Amino acid sequence: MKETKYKEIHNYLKGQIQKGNYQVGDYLPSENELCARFSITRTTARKALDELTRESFIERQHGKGSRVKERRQSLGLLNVKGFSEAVGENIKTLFLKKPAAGKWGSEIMVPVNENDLNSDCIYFERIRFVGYEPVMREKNWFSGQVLPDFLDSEFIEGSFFKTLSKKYFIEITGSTQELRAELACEKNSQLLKISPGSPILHISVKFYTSNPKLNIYSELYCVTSVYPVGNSYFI
Amino acid sequence: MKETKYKEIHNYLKGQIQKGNYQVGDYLPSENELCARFSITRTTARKALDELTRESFIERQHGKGSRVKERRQSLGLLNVKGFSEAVGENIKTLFLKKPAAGKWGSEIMVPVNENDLNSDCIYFERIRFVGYEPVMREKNWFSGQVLPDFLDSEFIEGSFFKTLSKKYFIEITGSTQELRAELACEKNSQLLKISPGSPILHISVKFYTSNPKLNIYSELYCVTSVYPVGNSYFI
DNA sequence: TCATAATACTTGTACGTACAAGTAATATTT
DNA sequence: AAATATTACTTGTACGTACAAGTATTATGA
Repeated sequence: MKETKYKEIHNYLKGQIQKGNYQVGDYLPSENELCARFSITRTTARKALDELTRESFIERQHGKGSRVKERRQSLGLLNVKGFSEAVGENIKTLFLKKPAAGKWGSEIMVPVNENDLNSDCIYFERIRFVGYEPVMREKNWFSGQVLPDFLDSEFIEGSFFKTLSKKYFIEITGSTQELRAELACEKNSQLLKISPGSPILHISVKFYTSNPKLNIYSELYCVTSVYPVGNSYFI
Repeated sequence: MKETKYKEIHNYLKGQIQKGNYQVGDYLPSENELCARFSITRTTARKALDELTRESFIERQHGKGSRVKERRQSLGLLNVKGFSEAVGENIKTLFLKKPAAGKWGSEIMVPVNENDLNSDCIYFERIRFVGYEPVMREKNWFSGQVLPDFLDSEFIEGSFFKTLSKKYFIEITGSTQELRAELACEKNSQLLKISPGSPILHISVKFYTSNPKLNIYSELYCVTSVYPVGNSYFI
């Protein structure tokens, strides 16, 4: 069970960023500094930093250093940081159901892991507003087995993903999605203030995380007439 | 205008793959072979191969070698290889308009580059079927200035992106997308054999390519009731 | 004072070496 | 004949060195 040196450095630095010891915009120690501090060569230091770059925790600047980045690479459709950065600034959130023990919903469209189904489920539901316009209803399910004390406190900066990262050091590592255009049901048309029968974008997401025991299932219902759902991708 | 060595090797190998001199499943020359053939060190050879890995042209296998991969990483929503691999096998395509000189459509929802607007436009339009069910109408626009002889021959293996790669050595490097749920217009309901007023998923895509002068604009109208649009992403 | 040069940092590329570890065919032993 | 050991490859990790090139501050000279 021996870990390689570059992974050790990589994990150390990642942890420091997650704990907030290095904030967005800060520069990590230089390669030479890492060499001295951890008794490694530049090859090893660079490999650790290159890995952080690949995961887009940092960006490297020739002649300057490695700077901590805002980590919002697109995971398919949505940002890992959640809804806020995807649309804009004037975002408000209303909890319809605060996080609490619940049941795995039958409306989950993607296959749910056996393991998840056999463990306790935490559920919460929100509506997102741009200004005073509701634009998305969001239902979320996940297994509570790996998140002790989750129900005891509020979200960090109002963000579920930030809470995962800063409190539990869990990162989103992937997702699968299904997209459907549907007609709004009675409930959704009420909540989203649109006429029944309006078209609605239904997104079913399964998020994978750095903890193999934690997957997050979300069903999103989006009003796209004014704010289309957007996404970018670059190699 | 000096190129680095690892980029030289990287481009050479990429070209060989694109030309088909190395097919999917083939193994590239080993690191030591590259060292001998190009008079470089393993550091440099590895860097070139690592770059190809990052672009997912190859996958490396400890103790075996570097194998050419099927390149179908998701670019946001759709595969770079196009629609075929996204849904399944039983795909048919019907051209409503074969590629020909056309005008930049007013229905393009993403911003079109100034440069593109000022050059000749090639347009083509297709309908995709799963079995005998139409599932997507696809409108495509791009500047013809960088694709000589494009109108003279058919698509390679019926795929636009494969034609770009194999004939012109141009790869997709990114995309931006906008998604909307809409009600099918008269025309779309006819073409897609759904009743007028059915919900439809409207995807507006701008593809960026390895040639800065070539961007591809697509407007996709998808029937998602049976075949939802899917996508996966992993770090 | 202000433009220029020197400097001390940073990361980027490339060299070379050594050994660990995975793979697969061949040779050896039981 | 079958299990085992050897071997010759492969990629992975890590060491060390050298110089190029970008950045920013400090020192110098007109």
